[in-house]
Amino acid sequence: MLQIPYIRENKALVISRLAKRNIDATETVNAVIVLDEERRALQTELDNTLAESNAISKEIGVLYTSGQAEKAKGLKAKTSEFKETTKTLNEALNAKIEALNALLYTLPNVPNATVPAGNTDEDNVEIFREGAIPTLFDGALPHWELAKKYDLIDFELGTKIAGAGFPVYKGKGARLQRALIAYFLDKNTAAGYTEYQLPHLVNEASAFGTGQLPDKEGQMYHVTEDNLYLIPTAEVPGTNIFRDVVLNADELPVGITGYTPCFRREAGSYGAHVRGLNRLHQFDKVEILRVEHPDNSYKALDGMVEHVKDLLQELKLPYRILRLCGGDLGFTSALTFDFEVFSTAQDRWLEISSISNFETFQANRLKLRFKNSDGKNELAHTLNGSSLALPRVLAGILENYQTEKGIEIPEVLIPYTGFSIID
RNA sequence: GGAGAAUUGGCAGAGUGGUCGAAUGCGGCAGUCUUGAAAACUGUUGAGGGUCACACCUCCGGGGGUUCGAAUCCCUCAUUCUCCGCCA
Repeated sequence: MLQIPYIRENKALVISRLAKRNIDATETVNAVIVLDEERRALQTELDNTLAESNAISKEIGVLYTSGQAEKAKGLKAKTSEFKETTKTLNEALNAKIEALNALLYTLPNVPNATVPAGNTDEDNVEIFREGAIPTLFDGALPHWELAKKYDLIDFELGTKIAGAGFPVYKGKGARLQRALIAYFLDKNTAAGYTEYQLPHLVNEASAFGTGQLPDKEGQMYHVTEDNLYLIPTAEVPGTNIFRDVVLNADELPVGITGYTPCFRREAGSYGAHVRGLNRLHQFDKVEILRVEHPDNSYKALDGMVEHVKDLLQELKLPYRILRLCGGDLGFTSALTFDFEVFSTAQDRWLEISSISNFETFQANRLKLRFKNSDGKNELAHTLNGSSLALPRVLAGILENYQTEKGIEIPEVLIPYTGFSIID
């Protein structure tokens, strides 16, 4: 969530930048500023009342200990009016804070200056492309057909056990999944990220901390009995490691990586684009996550992009990088690069990674701070990205590496799979 | 799941209704001493709100209550520990 002093001091900038998301925030921003002024006025009034009442209470205490009970009783009578005033002011203040927060929760992060204007994913700007798109032989298949032909994934079985969108990986299909997870984790740890195994369910405070609540609860599976949420991404438990944490400056930067399954309800998604591995309720993902000094966060973002490029280069998959436009930018992000791998048989690009700088937007909610050079607590920047999301990488491998003899395995994965072809 | 105990500042640990944001120790920071370091000694050292800056206000696991006044009393929730039960 945005910081009020920042909104106050950069009002015009906030409004013009939010316009990149195609929202007119003028009214909300103005209302936030007014509500905040009113909040401070109420706070001051309450504080002054409390100060007066505290002073009298102290006096009463002194009178009692010095044996002047009668005088004390007289003062007691005087304090009753304070109680009423305090109560009223307190309620007014809380109502004001609630109204203020309700508005703040509706404001998304301020896009970075380099975010292009635009409405939909069609306005995203391609900034990099690499890897030749293979020309497939006659009779080449989409990945869901390949998965069936080589008995790698059983979608129907998953439907029987759980429901649509819960695939069952079998044999070499399962092994390939495990290989990818191990390969990604090895690459990430080699790049300096510390490996974590995180809870797959989180509490309300965590879901709030990374911004899934209060708005996007419909996208998460909710275990009502225990009021826990299944994670939609490792970002949630991973970033909440740092909730209410003050880091020393020399502890920055922090880089962590973790593999988790991800659960998404994806309510309302149907049709051809959800075929096969394209969109699932449960999928595997390896995530990288950083906590950075504000001065370094954009450099770190570039570093993460380079790191993911390296993975795709090694896997020899055709991919491109997009700079997301304002309209396609996530609620909490200031700048996002998407990676897409080309699905040859489907003739379309599939998103496999999304790397974002959230600046202080998450840190503000999380109260994630560091001691700056003045010895003051300052909000840190958080970043994260997938490295990588498994299903669409798998789809890309199956489709792009298919030959008439079978599916070849990318060379870097062979040490992990133990086989070099699926036939 | 049942019974009991606990939750205080970076850590340890006092504090059972009044001047307690909180003793003391450790740690951190600054200084004295020293060629330098250590030791010793002296001072300092939580967070948030608010203010030009002060003042002032809030916070002793979370929430609510009693009282003129709560770290201290009551209710409730959470967490941790011990014992019992169950169990990968």
